[in-house]
Amino acid sequence: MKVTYKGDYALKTILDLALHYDKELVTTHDLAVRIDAPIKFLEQVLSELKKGGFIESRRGNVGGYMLARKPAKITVGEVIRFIDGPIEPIACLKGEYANCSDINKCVFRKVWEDTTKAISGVIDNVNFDDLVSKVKSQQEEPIYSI
Amino acid sequence: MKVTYKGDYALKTILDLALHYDKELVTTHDLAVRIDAPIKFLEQVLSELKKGGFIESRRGNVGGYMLARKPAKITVGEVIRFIDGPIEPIACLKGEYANCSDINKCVFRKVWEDTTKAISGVIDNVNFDDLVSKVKSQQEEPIYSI
DNA sequence: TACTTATCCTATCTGCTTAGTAGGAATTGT
DNA sequence: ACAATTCCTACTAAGCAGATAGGATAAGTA
Ligand code: FES
Ligand code: FES
Repeated sequence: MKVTYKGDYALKTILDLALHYDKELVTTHDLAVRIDAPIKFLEQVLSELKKGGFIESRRGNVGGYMLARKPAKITVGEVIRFIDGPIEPIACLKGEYANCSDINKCVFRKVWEDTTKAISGVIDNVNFDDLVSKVKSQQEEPIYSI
Repeated sequence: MKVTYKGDYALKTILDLALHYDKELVTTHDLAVRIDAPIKFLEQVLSELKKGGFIESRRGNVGGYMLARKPAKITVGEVIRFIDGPIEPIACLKGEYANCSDINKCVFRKVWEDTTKAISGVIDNVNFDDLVSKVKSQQEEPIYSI
């Protein structure tokens, strides 16, 4: 599993849209500023997220993006898999491995299967409602630094 | 985390040497045949494993390789980290990430930290004595196929 | 000493992926 | 008409994965 910049931008995008859920549309420009991403690169990420059914858009003068589903219905795992591909740590488990001739004989296979489950156990159990709550509770926190 | 062919060859190398532990030296040629790796590529892997203190070698006519430690004292995690680098799923946690300006504010950070721990929980708890036992028990199994 | 069989060392290469850039077409409100 | 926006396609620079190539060095043996 590798989370690329693209994946990171996608997650931050969904989170930003989740924070604006049921309020206003978010433009690529504003998003790019807030999540600190190159706008032209972000455009491509947004295009993919739309194809993936995560977000919806409105074109034209007062256009922008919004979530296609409730934040609670989108998990980190879903987004990462869609943008960065399978979470399996080795090509073998994705069925693209020449060396895995006899699946039943390789004693490492179970290790990678367990690893995959362990990763899934984390990222498939965090949704964007959880994250929105976390952001909001962070904002309420008092500031102790001077 | 990504396990490359190099990492896979390294693991299979250690396992093969573990199976020959305290018996005979293993040559690159024999190893390459058994684990199905290009010999010249495997040479480089062996060189790295030696530098990493996993294996020892003897040069010359009757040379070859052997484990530098007991199989039980080598874990899958150790080998993978040495050959394929840090297991963290995102550059951010490796300290090579421009976008992680305020570490305390990014709500995704905990997700990646938890993911790292989950992976570690698997690969750092499998050693090569476990794997040797598994190979041997597999060999003892009756064959049900015709 | 010559020969063989090994490890050891360094350079090079090809294809793929990542992260980004570039330029403009299409859409919509004012 | 104009401005602001999404949408679409192509291109590029850098790095990495997975080798390949060619030999130098070491050690046992006839
Ligand atoms: S080669 Fe496929 S699991 Fe090991
Ligand atoms: S940007 Fe560093 S953890 Fe999110």
